[in-house]
Amino acid sequence: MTKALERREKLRAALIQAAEQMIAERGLAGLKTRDLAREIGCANGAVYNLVADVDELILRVGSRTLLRLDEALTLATNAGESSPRESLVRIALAYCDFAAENLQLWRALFEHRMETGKLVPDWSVHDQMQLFRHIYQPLAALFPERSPEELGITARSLFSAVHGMVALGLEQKLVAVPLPALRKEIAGLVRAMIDGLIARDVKGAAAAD
Amino acid sequence: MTKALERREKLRAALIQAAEQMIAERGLAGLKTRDLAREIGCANGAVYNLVADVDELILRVGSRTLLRLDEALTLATNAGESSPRESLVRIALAYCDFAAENLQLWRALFEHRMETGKLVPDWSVHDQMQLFRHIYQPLAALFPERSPEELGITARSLFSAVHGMVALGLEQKLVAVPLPALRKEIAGLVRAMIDGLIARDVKGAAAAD
DNA sequence: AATAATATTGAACGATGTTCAAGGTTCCTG
DNA sequence: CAGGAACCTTGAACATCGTTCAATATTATT
Repeated sequence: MTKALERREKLRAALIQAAEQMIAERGLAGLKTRDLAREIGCANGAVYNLVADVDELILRVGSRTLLRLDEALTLATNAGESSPRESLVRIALAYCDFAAENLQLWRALFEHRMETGKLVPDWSVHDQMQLFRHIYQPLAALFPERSPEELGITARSLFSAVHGMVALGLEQKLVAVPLPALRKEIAGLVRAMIDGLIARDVKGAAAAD
Repeated sequence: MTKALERREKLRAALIQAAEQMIAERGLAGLKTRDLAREIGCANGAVYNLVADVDELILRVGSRTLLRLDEALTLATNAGESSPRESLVRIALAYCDFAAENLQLWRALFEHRMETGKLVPDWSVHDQMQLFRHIYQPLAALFPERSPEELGITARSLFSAVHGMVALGLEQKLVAVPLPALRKEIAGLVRAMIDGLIARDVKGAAAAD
């Protein structure tokens, strides 16, 4: 039982790695089972012994991408001055840089859509939540009055806003923005958002509108 | 020459409308030429007389979606109190509402990717720029010191940030957010961004970092 | 060593976008 | 109005996918 499973696991790892490289080079749409099979040296049909379908394969690659992204954000959180505000700026810029350096893999995280009715497996869903936690800690330091639920919501909003800037900024479809300009814009708007949130906090929440 | 062209134009319009409905119902991936042909009553191959390929078809549908979106944003700009800040909030909420009510068509605007090498035709690129102009006017009122180029950049950043919140907020992939909560978050963050931008403006631009 | 369990293969299937020769329509011209 | 040129429509055929499966080869167990 060992020999077979060992080989199977080796091939599985090779398959996922080949898929990762193929997505990085040719985009999500360029991922072809026949090319993958040739790459790892097995028959086309054998792919389905290692993985249920391409959906799973894409999710497995996505899991690795999320892991690397997580590392990059962790690195950004701890490096540099420790003011929460500047930590958040560094995290946002790290997100931007990661997306730029891993453009196709990063895009694959959001482009991929399961066919309706098929639900995303647990191990894949779990990964995605982790991203917010980097933002959560500095936010908690900035807004000690807010409840964990409120902080979670604010964290997701901030993350989403930065994600949007990165997504549209790196898109060829709209006007291409040079990366340094994009980084500057992101840093500026993150600082503005934080300052604005703090000001609104002091002033008394929603009473001002 | 009139009879043939007339029929052609009628069929073309029917094709685009059928494509729009099909995307709205089944998503971008559910768009199939054979189904479209059956829908409008012609042969599968005839579709390629009306349209160069499905890429063009998708772009044509996208053009219509952008037009309707533009109308919705125009409506939001003029309705309600005329303070630029609240105009921007209304525009952001209108964008959110439009995306929620036209989820699949709105997604198609961003999901669709041309195969590499094929470039987007002019008439399609032109449409997309128009969206920023709704944001531009209130922004110009809020920041009279800024140059048109700076305003354009800020407008795109603001738009992108809101887009990100809407995109991730409406995504099933991450935790589903109830629409009213999302609207509240968007309104709050837009106000915070504007307040923060104004504060940074007063304080002396980038000198503070 | 024989037999059971499992893995691998590559041909085949069903979709799908796209093309194309054949045959029909429509339009212009004399 | 007749006849030919230009154009349109058709549906079969092609290439390319993901996926399946009976047959074969390999591995594990007794």
